Amino acid sequence: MGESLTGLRRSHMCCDVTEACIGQEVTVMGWVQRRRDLGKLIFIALRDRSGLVQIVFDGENSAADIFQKAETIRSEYVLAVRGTVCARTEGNINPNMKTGKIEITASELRILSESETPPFQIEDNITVKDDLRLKYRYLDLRRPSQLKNIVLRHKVVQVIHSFLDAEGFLEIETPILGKSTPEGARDYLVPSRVHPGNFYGLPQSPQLYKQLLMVSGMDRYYQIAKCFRDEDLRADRQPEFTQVDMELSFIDEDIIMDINERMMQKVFRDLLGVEISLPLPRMTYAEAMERFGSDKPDVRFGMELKNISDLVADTDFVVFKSALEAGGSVRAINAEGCGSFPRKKIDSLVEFVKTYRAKGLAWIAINEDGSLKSQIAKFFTPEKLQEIVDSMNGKPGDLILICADQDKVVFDSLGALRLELSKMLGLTKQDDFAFLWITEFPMLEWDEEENRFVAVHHPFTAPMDEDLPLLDTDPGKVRAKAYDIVLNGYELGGGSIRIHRRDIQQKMFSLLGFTPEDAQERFGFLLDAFQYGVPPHGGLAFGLDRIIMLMSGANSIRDVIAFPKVKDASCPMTDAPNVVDQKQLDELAILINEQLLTDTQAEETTEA
RNA sequence: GGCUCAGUAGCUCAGUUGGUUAGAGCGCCGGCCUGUCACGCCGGAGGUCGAGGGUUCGAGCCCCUUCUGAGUCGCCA
Repeated sequence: MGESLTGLRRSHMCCDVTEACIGQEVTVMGWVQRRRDLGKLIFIALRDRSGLVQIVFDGENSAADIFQKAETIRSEYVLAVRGTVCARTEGNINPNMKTGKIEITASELRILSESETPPFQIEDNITVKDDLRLKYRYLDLRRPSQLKNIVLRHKVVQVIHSFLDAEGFLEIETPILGKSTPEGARDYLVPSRVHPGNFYGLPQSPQLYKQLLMVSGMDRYYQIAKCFRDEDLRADRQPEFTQVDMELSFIDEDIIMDINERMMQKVFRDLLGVEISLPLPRMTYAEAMERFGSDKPDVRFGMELKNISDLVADTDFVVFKSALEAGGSVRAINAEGCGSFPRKKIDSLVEFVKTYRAKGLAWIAINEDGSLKSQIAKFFTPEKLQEIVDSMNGKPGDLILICADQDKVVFDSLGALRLELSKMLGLTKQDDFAFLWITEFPMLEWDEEENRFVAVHHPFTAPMDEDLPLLDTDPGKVRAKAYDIVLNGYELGGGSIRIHRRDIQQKMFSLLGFTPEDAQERFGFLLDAFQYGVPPHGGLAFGLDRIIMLMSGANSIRDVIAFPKVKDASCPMTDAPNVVDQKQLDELAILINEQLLTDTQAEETTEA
């Protein structure tokens, strides 16, 4: 079914039919948003990418066959309409529509395609479950709010292309089929038919290639790069995602940060009309942890952490005492205005921090009359309790929340609690954008499981010059020439100056527990390249999806990706990933180990 | 893998202490209607209450198992 387009050509997008077109004949094409049938008068709201325009079929003045055809129109039918643009009379103007002052009186109607009733209504402000939306993603994308995100994404990318071009960058594509060099996240593997038993790894980032491009003398490289990580999903994490990836030669951190913050400034100015003042604030990793318990702090509100270990150093309260004796700390935040929280609500906060492996929370509520209420009151003198309150600037009506444990647990717990409270209290506004740089990250982190140091960033990140001597004496204290750009509590991007000295690179590998042979096996091509003249270089990668998410106010990066995956990394629309033919497996010399499959997975395999 | 929340009509939801034939709004179908724009009015269809088992005279509701989705912790150099 469906009529031909032959002989008809679109003259206008729906929203481009304006008052200037009154009296003209136009041809528009699109989907039926709504049909309002008044009997002898039918209105159609026709939608295309640009928006809506109203079509009128008049039972008295239209040709009978056109009117009869119009009566059969249903939602989401695809129409081509030729007609005359008419001004609406005074009382019939719709001020809520961009094209509300005009309408098109149809003289020709073609039903190009009919439609089943869609599984959900194609309009904004619906609350349809995510999985249904994603199963019918092509319908979901017809909704103006989703389209808006796709358009915004396109425009952001255009601004970035033109900005980086003007800054002297070359856009260079790097392979998707690469070498698997897992150090951190799991690689997605692609089996090779020509080399049975061998696998390509999909890139977690174009890291090694872009460094090689610096050796090649490309000087400034960038790429809007698809990256892949085989780890569990989150609202802000997809298994495949897009990075604005760049690398520069003969630069230092300041140059990279300057270019990138000017790029963000331009993106926000051009597309949101939001002015970001530069230079962006910088904060060291140590300060971010100390004040916010996070290396990606949301600095739009206060409620900062405070170390009260010294204040309670002489306590007998066993929870605090044991934490301090074990080398941990006692820290607190002041939840201003939460002093009247009912006990149940406070208990829920205590439960909340247990997610982050805190054993609990101590709390002191300050009543409106200034008296204190606390579940730990019996362990402290009233004077000491008051001293704690004073040190947190506690005022009547406030609630002091105290966590004692290893630093990591305390930071994680209070950092997350701070965000949770701001959400509960509505302390932040979505259209308030607080950027900052986090600098001086630690170079290495001790991994208890693997019993070795692992790179916090990656093994090619350069140590800070003043910390070089520590590589031999106290590697855990070495800070890196690494920097993250943070927006409203999200890590938008990160980068570093790379190691271009062979001796330091070797030292780094040995600290990470790689033998020279290991290093050669994994990264030999890079080490070889570095023997032929390598410029000092560094770079940065932005999470494009996250930027668009924050700019659009979306709750998840799924909303800014045309065809995203769901939590288990599958696609509800295409049902990827799927079981493949035995023939395909045979060509790749792949045998499925049934024993390693769980029962349910095994069932799926036999069914297929 | 752990924890939390959710699953009732096409969609979004309500459903009291376990008690008659499971409801509403929107959507859908039919009728009427020449100025609607979330059109209106009248009528109608539509349910394996995610699935399985149990307790009970009786289960949408209670118990067990399981599936699905979301968020989160682990994980994410």
